Amino acid sequence: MRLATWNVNSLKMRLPRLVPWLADKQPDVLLLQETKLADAAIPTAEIKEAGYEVATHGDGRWNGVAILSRIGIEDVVRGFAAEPGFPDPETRAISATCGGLRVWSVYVPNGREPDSPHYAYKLSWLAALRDALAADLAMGQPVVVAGDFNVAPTDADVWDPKAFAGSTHVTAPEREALARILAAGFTDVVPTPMKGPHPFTYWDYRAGMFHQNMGMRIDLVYASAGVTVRSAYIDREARKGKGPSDHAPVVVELT
DNA sequence: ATGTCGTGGACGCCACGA
Repeated sequence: MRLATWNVNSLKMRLPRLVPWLADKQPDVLLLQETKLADAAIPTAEIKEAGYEVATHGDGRWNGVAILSRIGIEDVVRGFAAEPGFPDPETRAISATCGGLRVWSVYVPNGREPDSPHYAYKLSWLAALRDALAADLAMGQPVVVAGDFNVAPTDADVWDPKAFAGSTHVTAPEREALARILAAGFTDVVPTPMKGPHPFTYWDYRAGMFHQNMGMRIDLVYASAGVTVRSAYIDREARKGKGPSDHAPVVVELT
């Protein structure tokens, strides 16, 4: 199975790039984040024409996640048990079974600043996600959870650790929240960067950050035991050219 | 790094989020 995850920063704006990307890369399952579309506005015709079924969880302006699959989508769950909100739950998680694999597409809250209530929300959301994933694992099925975690797991996952002093995405509590998810029964699938030494998946639009490779690895793929990972890479070509997302897709070959 | 995007509401700009 070929599985990919991609924060597209508006599915509406990215559709002209997504459709040829699907034809080129041929993923069996694609996990999307930041679709920024209500479910009723999802371009299902174009997605179906490309050969995929789609399950979505979106509310329109912000957030929004989706699963595209050409190997079936069963048992779709939008959100998860005891999912924290701000104050109400947002559209940040969707899971389904595709080809016998339980897959989750997640868009973790940004957190904004460490002293922000959004940061506390981020930590509580990650803690609740851990519990929901543990419940899925307890059912004995292989699970892959992937998406925009908005946390760089190590200092090697940001272009300059010094530049992130006092910022979110690199704090110890955020990294501990990731560690607790891993401890529930997952392995961090670190993808191969196709250029340079750093497996960055995100580069800010501003200040020529992409061209200077000043990026971050915040789009993560966590695979449970029972999932054999053969290879994984970052499609940085998708970050180039006119009208890209600020995130690159991560593509993983499984079992 | 703070140099750009995308969104929606009221508009050819602004406020917000990232």
